[in-house]
Amino acid sequence: MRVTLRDVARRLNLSDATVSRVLNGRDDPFISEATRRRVKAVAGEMGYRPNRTARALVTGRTHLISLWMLDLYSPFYAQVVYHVAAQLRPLPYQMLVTLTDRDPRSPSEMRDLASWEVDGILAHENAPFLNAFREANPSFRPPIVAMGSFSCPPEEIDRVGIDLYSGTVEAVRHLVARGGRRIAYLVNDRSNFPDKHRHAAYHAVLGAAGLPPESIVTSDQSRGGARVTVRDYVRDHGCPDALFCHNDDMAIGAYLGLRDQGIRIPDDVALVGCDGIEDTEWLECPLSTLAQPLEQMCALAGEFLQRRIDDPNAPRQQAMLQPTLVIRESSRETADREPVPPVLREEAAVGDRR
Amino acid sequence: MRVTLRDVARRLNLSDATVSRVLNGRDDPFISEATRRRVKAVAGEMGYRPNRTARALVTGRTHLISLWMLDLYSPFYAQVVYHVAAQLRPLPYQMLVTLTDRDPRSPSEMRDLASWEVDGILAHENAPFLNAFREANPSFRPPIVAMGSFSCPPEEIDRVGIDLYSGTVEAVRHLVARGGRRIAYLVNDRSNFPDKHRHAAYHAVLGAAGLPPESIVTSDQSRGGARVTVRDYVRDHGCPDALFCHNDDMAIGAYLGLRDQGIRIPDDVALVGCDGIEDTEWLECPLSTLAQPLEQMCALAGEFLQRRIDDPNAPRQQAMLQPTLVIRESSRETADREPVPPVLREEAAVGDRR
DNA sequence: GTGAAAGCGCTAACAA
DNA sequence: TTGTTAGCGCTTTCAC
Repeated sequence: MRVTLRDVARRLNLSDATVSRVLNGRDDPFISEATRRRVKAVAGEMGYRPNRTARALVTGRTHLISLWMLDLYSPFYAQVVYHVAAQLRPLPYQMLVTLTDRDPRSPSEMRDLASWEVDGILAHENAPFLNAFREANPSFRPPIVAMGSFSCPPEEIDRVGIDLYSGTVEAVRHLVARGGRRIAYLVNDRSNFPDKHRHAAYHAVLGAAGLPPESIVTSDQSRGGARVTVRDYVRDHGCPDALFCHNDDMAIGAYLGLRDQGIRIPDDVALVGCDGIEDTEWLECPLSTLAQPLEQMCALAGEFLQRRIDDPNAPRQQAMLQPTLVIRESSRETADREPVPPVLREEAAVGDRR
Repeated sequence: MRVTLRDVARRLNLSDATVSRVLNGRDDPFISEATRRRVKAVAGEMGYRPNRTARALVTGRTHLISLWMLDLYSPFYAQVVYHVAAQLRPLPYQMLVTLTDRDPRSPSEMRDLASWEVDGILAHENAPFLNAFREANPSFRPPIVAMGSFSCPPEEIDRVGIDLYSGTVEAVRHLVARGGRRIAYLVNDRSNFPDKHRHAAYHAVLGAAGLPPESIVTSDQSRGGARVTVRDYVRDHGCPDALFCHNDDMAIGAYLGLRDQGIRIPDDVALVGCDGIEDTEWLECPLSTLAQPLEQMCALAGEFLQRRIDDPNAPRQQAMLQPTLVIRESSRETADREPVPPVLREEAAVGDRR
């Protein structure tokens, strides 16, 4: 049987309370140095370890933080887990990782999901789930910080957003400025669900530039899927001269599909991805990408959460982070392409949304 | 205030026990249908959610599983988290992810790490930590399943291993058979720490083939680090004609470093990595790799753990999984290379370890 | 400085 | 079929 606080107390002929006070380390000045020392020694010797379940029951604090992830497979999501874990490392919190679904689940499943008493929740890119969840569990109001880029964050929730709209405007403008006339957008079926901003920004810039939009639609977000889709598409429809991809996995897939068709990057087509995963850097022709500041996002979300835990009534915390357009070989100016007419550059100036 | 079981009971003029019985769902036949219905209705209406902390305190079961990871940054480790999460998805367990260190920490830190009452632990590739931990906390004996490839798994612990020794033998033999005369091994400084098998297997095969071993040592496991190391190495020492890399991240780094020097793969040098991360597939010249069966490993480890939780006295569970040598472009036979003399093929036959 | 007592929210014998 | 009772291991007033 595991040794309890009471065992330690009895062995020392002390009360539970005294032992508890010592072990809780709060520098309670009403404990004699001698007692403190004795308790610590004996507790250590007996191999006492506090039972956090019991402690949590009485204090109402579990020191558990839940990370709600939409997905875990892509390196992009894995990076989020990594950064959150690193962020929590020195703090007295353990990290619970939960895979929420893209689609809200049934109320009972959601209830289970929330059943663990956590001190706070970090929710990445799952606004729809979050909304459904809160609706189904109105009494469930632990501290939540939403993070990432998504469309409809619940009202009144702390949030660290990433402004993919402006970033996409910059990325697509870059493609326009580079001289693209046929600038396509590679999306998967449902990518307008978690995040419409990229979609909206792409259309806004093209519209302003007087260029016709062109979407290439894949059925999933996988690299392999994008590869096949793009390969077939360019075979059947010819090749655009620039391609903005909804995310980096799809961009890598597109890259492969294009090469499968013998199309040169960036000579025949410029490629820009989104998210900033490391893999884009290691291709033969490194991929330009709209990089999300994940580390900063996680750090800030951690701070927000901590503050919210400490003071549930603090004012709503909000931040919007800017992604960085990283221009690499895949969308560099090429010598044999004629420069963009200046007027087109002007037209591409799109006002910021809202 | 959150609504408790007692609130529900009082509202119905029932005892706590009755409500508890209904809500625990165990199809306790000694509850009238009417009561059951009333309780469920009122509980739902009042928004009752069980307090798992309290439940855990009395039952001794938290329904928490801890995943102890050595690292989280590399896609390889991220895949493990993904597969464990997917595995646990339909089960009534939540997943706690903890970053253990490559090096055992201080006893007090380790104590904190273990302080949460979890029903079981899945420990990936951190045998040294595990050993130190158990030594420091002899009273701490929750169900643990160790998984992955590492050197000195604690005695008496359930384990799902991956036999990287045999796999490496196969990989290096493949390079020998391909006609390599100067077959190098790319390692980082400490890679002999978590796992010596690759090292041992490499030397065994080279020895048996009468070929001189050659190590290229990097200071870390990063792609960038390996890139620079390999680039400088081949510039200063000329290029081996085959390279076995300790893992895929380093293989990708090597790939880039070699190309930086204008060295052709596989014409000038064959490359084989280890782990089987997806990225190896997407390079210009796809990388051969010794792929670990991660999904199978996680599934089996999950089963082992479940069984151990159900019966702490069950006999020790052990499994050793074989990796798969995936041969891709980076180590394919090349036409312009003379075939291996048959005798060399024979010599390369190395007996399995042990 | 230290102890007694109450109780966190729940489950599980045992009664009735 | 339902209720009573006794905790799980700990923290925290309030006494002394």
